[in-house]
Amino acid sequence: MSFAQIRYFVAVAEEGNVGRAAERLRVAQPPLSRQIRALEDELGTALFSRTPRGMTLLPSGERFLHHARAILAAVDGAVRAARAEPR
Amino acid sequence: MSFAQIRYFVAVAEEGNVGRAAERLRVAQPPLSRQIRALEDELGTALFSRTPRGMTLLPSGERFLHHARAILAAVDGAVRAARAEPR
DNA sequence: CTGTCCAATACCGTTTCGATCTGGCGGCAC
DNA sequence: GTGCCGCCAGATCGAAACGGTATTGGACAG
Repeated sequence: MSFAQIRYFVAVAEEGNVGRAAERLRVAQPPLSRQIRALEDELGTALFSRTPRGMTLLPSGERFLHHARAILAAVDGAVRAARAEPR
Repeated sequence: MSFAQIRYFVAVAEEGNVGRAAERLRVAQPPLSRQIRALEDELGTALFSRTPRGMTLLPSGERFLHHARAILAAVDGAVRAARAEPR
């Protein structure tokens, strides 16, 4: 699992659509599809339900999304903490 | 920044020594050194002070360590959440 | 049946990563 | 001060991961 996968996952979850998420992330659609699938494989659980109109979160995806946002925020906090001037 | 870098950083911080951390992580020492340096470069701040007896945390490293552990815990929580049976 | 809008697969070039080997630097014994 | 040992850092190489383009396959609208 990588940070990129988490960022990708959040984008797809928010857009409900791989193509739009790819555009937003400035990456092509196939890599994004692959990373999402790799993430699901690693977790051993599907996170999205694929429909002909896009992708919608499954319950497991909903739960994961909440934590995913927390991780991204934690990373941001860590970077800030390291760079912050010690007072 | 990658999860591996964070895990590497925590191990080095805890061991105070790249060689021992490498052994614990089952990785060779040079890759570990490089990842730590890459992390510092990306953050734009040194995290360790290099001494002939090992590496000791700088204040920025101490602050980062705290957050790094939180990130690892958050990731663990995310994995569990995704895999957990919905009740 | 045809066009459209999705995600998924195939294939390729590039980048990144880790392992091995080697160098350099500071302490310590004597 | 010379030799030795522990430790980090650099160079080089082969392997794995990543992203991009081109293409396929499935569902729905008209």
